[in-house]
Amino acid sequence: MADTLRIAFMGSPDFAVPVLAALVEAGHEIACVYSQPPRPAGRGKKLRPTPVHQWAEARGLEVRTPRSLKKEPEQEAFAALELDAAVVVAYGLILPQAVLDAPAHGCMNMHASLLPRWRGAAPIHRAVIAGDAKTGVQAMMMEAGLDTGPVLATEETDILPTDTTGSVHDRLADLAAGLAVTSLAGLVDGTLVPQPQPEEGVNYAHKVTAEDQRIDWTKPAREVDCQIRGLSPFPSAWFYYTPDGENEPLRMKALMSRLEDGNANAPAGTVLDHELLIQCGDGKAVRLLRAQKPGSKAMDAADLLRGLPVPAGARFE
RNA sequence: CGCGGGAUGGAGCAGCCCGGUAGCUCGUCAGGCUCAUAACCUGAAGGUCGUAGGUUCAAAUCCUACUCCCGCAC
Repeated sequence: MADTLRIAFMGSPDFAVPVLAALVEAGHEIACVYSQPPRPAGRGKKLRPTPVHQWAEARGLEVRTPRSLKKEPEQEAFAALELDAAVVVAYGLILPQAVLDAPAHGCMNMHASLLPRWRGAAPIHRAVIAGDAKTGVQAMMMEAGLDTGPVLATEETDILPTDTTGSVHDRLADLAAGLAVTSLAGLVDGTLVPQPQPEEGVNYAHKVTAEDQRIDWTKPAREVDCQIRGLSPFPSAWFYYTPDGENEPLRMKALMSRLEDGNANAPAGTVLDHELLIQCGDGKAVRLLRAQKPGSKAMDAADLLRGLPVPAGARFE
């Protein structure tokens, strides 16, 4: 096995936890864990530590949650750790040059896309929403630019029509965990040499916003299908449905869908049958397989329809 | 104290406003019909109506507290 290294881990969301766990499992000395500060979240506006924070704390690791690393005291505290390397996974803070330079072997980042495609904040969402046929996870060396550093190693995975951001996320998190351990070892012993990213194909995975979530049924079915799966299970695509005899529209979340043939004569948004087949803008249709109504949990179409009939001819907005 | 919705047999819901010991769609089991079926017919099992109190002759239904779940916001 590789030598034990003294490292810092920097990460925040669920995606980063398996990587941290794998590094611990590999026997490395985790000198310190950096994570985003606890933020008001959930229903009660309570402060909630990040998943990485909780995981690390539960295992007695030192956790630091600075708001920023731009100030000297934070940078000095980081340098004082005298690290062999730092592993960064979806941390969410910009690392200043002083931080990047501090560990002996630099800062290695695990990124959930095939760079230079989908640099930035939401690579998995964007890959699924865009309908990419494949994506992956990469170990790369961090530099000042946003996800611009040279790549050490890559693991790819196909994005299937049955995939959601959630399923791809879980798969990539798994791959990232293994890849982080081997890449770190390769980096330190020199068997892996960082290769510059291709200059072609650069684009950016902008954060998902509220405007990305509302479904526009006049768009091509393929786009709607990818939007639904790309935003599932979080933050979810949605639309309005007003059942017969009701005044208030229901804000329905769409969590899983499948592309199917439609009826070119029906207006976009029309429900074509009794099983949630919805006409889209290009003559094709999307069948909702899983959805959620207000106040309820997400349900498979059959369960949902038992309590909320959606007759053929209904309109979704 | 951020705003709001919900908790009813295995699943999804109705009933609650106008208290009187529970109903629908589906699933399960048994039988029947059929060339056959996820179709149809008959029957059966299965619920202390989230928890704890209170009001009442009587509470799923009214009142109070609590727990958990969901949406918005973040």
